[in-house]
Amino acid sequence: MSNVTGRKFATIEDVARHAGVSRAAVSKVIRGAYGVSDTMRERVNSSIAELNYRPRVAARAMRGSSFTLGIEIPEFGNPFFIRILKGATEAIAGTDYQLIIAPADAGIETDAVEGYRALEALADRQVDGIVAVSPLVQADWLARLAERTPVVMLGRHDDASNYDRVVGDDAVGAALVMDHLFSLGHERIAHVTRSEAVTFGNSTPHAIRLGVYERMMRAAGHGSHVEVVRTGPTERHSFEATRALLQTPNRPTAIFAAHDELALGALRAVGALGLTAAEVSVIGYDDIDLADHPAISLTTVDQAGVEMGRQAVRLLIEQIAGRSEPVEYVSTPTLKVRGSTAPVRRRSLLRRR
Amino acid sequence: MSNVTGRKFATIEDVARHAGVSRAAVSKVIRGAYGVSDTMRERVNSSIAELNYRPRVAARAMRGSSFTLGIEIPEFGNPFFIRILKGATEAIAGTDYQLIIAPADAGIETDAVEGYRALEALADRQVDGIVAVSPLVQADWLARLAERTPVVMLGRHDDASNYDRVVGDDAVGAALVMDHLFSLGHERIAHVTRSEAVTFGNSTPHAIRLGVYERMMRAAGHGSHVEVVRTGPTERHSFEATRALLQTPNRPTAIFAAHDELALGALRAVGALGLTAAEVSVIGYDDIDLADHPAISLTTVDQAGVEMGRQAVRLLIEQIAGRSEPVEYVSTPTLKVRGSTAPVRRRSLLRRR
DNA sequence: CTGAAAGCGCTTACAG
DNA sequence: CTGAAAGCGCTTACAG
Repeated sequence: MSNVTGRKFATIEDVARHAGVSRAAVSKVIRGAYGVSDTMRERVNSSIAELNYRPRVAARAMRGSSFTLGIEIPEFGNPFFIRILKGATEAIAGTDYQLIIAPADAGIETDAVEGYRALEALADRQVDGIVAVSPLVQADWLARLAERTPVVMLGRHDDASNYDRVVGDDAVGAALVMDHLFSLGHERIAHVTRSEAVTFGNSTPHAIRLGVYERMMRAAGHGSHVEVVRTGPTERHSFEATRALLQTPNRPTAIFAAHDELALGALRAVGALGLTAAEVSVIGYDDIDLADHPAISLTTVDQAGVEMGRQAVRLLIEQIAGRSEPVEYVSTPTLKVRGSTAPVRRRSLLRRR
Repeated sequence: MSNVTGRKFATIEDVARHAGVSRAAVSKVIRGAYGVSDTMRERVNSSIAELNYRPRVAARAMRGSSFTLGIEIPEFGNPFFIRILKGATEAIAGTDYQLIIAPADAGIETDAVEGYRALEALADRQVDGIVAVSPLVQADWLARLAERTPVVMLGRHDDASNYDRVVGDDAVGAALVMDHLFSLGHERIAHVTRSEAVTFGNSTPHAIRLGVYERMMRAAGHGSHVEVVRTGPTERHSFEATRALLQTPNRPTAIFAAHDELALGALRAVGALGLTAAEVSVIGYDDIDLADHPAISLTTVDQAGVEMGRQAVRLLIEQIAGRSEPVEYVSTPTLKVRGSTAPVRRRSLLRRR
């Protein structure tokens, strides 16, 4: 292979000739493999430096590994996924691995098609392992993928026989939300969440949060106030949906948003209608960076996204190193109480004034 | 190559045998190359489907292209880079390309080392082209990289003989900021920006914004009020630095933050000290998603990050398709006036009250 | 339009 | 400890 100016790039062959050894020897030095004398290692290394040699990853991938890990995320729009990327990047720093990111952005109506496409693109590139956030792809499809590539799934609560899982404890987190709201006296609580596709079944994070919401509402005797609002993935979508909700008679006194992006939209709607936390409390999920900004001050559930990303890569590298028994890492969420939630102001009290 | 269960993955050889044609023929069909009869194409395609064949990218990369584009960004923490990623992702959707993202996170003190490392990791993987945000790597080093790989640089105002550039017009943007502040009556304006390394020379975006700030301050006769505050890349860093600044006697009446993340930190400091926009105006740069949230309402400069990311990939694909003359795409910024800036309240007026 | 053969740059047994 | 040889799965001239 030659570049535009006709200069050739050094190959393993060039290094071998320059150092007066075999290609196999150079290969061993590169890989740090066992069985090379110090003299040879030095000679080879100085030839590598002199020729400015860098092994072609594609050629190595043909026989060995690609030194590339794939990570699939649904979209860049949600800050929570960015935190996962951040953690993954941190965990990978200092290793020989590089991250290849495959976004599976399906737009408003999330379906699994883009997830499959992204995962296959990763597999086509023979990545050494895959971290994925694909709540909608079929478990058996994943199992097949995991047969040939180490896989770590994020946020899947299903059973997995051959891939690792990193999950937040969504049941606990949602319960924290509801208990907090109940303790403030709220009864009329709405849940703003994503489309049915995303809450289908009982193993996606949003399905679990929704389930806990409904069950705890009923258990507390507020079953008649259950109100589930479906919306798209962005702050903007949530804003529109929440504004409509808040303009209905008997509007809720509190909104449990399925994630912080949606909570921001709810906050925007509350503000746009001239309301405050005293009238409509908003609580989110994820604890994105901005949640503790004084201008936002969003009560939310911290599920430690950066740490989840870090753990996912750690588990993946463990698998690559040989572990075959699947492992699960559960992140225990904590509640962050801030200014966006307040004690309910009962209508009856208002009337009495 | 066989997977864990011993099942073999189909190779081009298998497809050729199954379809009763040569490997070359299959290759042509895959690539959509000229010179295959319809009958053969159909036969091959049905064999591909039946065998569930997917070409190995690594093998293709050995001779042809890797169908992978690299994008290097300094960090995931800055929402502006996320918007660029978003645009790049959009532009790539529907093509056969996949994006490989190399973060060059150097922590607080940005230096070029991580940029080189990230770019080399991309080159090692023989990506078909590279989009990069590397203000600090040497121009001649980039030129050498661009000799062998199509390159599009984001936010570099230097001359480029063999790579494309996508830039915002930072001189115009910074002038919009200063004019806006002057029109509100501000004279004591501070500039919160990154470390000297990032504003070194006169070709990085931050260097240009800083230069315009200083020149316009002097031209307006406020040279004695020039105050440049250096800080790290995050909102948190900016918060600390700005808080210190606002606690000095003769604090500024307005703060020009070099980007929105820093502006958010400044806003936090303003709020933490119990001040409002009437006392200290804050203006940012980038128009991140959150800037128009009513709780934030940040006056800022929109430099259309998503579009820049989109254009970068478009130019890259043009280069891959054969264009050799370098092209520059300039994004013209616009001012978004919101609630974080207000007319100056002169101390003299205060005294008179 | 179709195919046989060479070759891309590595790694992997295997033999010495 | 060291090296010769085969092979990974494709694409690319080239010949027919």
